[in-house]
Amino acid sequence: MCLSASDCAALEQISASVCPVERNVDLIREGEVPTEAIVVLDGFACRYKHRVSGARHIMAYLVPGDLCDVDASYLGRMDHAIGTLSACLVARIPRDALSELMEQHPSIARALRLAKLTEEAIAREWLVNLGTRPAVERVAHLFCELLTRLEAVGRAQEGCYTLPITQADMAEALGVSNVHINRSLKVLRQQGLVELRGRSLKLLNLPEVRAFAEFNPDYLYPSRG
Amino acid sequence: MCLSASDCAALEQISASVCPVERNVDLIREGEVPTEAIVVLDGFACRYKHRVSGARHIMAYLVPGDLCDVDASYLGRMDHAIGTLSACLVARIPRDALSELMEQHPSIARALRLAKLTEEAIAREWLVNLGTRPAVERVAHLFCELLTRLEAVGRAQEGCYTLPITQADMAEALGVSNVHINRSLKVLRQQGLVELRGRSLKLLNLPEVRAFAEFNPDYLYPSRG
DNA sequence: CGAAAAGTTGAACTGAATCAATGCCGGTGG
DNA sequence: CCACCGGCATTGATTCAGTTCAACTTTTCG
Repeated sequence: MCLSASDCAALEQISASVCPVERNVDLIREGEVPTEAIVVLDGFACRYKHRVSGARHIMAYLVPGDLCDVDASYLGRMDHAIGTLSACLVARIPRDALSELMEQHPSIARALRLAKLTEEAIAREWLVNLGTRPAVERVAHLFCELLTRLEAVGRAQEGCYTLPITQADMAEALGVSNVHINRSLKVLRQQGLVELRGRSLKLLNLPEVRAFAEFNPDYLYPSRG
Repeated sequence: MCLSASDCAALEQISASVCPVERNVDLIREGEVPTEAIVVLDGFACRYKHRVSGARHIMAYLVPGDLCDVDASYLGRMDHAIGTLSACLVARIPRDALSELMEQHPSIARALRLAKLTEEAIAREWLVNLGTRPAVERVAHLFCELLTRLEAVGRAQEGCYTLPITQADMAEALGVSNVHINRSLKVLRQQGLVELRGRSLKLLNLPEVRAFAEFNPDYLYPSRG
């Protein structure tokens, strides 16, 4: 995340293989040794793990502009998988090409390091979300975060964006049952905080939603002093 | 984490200021701009955030050998605080000295990058823990993780180690009430899985405890192919 | 058009929170 | 040396948020 439009363009240019991927397809499986970095250009993907029971937990959403596994060079086997949640447009960048790109474009190198810090900040915020907030607030917080992240890549305006995932996908990220996600959404609608029909989401009163979720976007901008 | 004894020695040598710190003292506050990296040499510290309600959530434990905020150079304000959970021995390393060290000791530079990847892997595992496991299993999983991490720095043998934190501190990391932590510990004791008296913890039957918590230590070794 | 997937709702159940009391030290000062 | 105090651990009783199961509706898509 946090790549400017021009950076994205440079990335798109270099990555030979830009390909569409169906929904619910693994981009990297658990246990594999990644040889390429992956950029999500369109659609939503996620990092996830399976419990032995078969239950899946989503540890991160990857939205357009997100690049993952820049550190592939240091990585051994993946301790988790990456898979699509919707139809996606995905670019794969061989490690060599990526290293070269980072040398030639210091701004990209810096952006990637910042993106990594942002991803860590998001993970920490998700821990707080799971650890301390009731379900309704968790959902609201997620919606606020995604709004900010999608705005940064021009995919949201005026509180509106496309959320191309199912309620079950949200449930697996927020640690509640899909049934309860459904009920939480109902509450958010009834409180007049959000409008969600099909895949299009609108936050009706951003300050109010943010206050409700106790959302502060600062963690999404680690570079700001 | 993941620093060898010799690396630690090199680090201790370079860091001019090694100082003891009391329990419940902030090493870095939220909103500050860090100018030094911090190494925990003894005791437990943590990364945490406060909700406006005053509730604290712990997002990571820092145990002996853990170094944090290596990326201080890219960081603006901290989005969270770091504080001690027990009396600690702490070293502070100015950024300049750290950069120099990393240039002179490539093995340390590599170790630090790996340590960072490990910290991310731990955060992901904690997300799974909070998102999918009931309280008793969360506690067991945490105990397994700490055992592995402490063994790596010679602070645990045969399933035994010192856990210098309160039940409330565990509660704040695991997203359950302190009362329920207490009851979960009781269950673990009754099942003959752990022995916990005062601050000394023993995992009685490691394979069994690991199976119970569905703990797989692989995520703590990102370097292993 | 029909089937499958996703969303919605109700009812019963349960893990965990909360509140409140009590017990257990370890330290400190008279 | 003992009494007291404060922080931590333990336990019971009650309440509640969230799960589970199951039915049913709506949407999506071949």
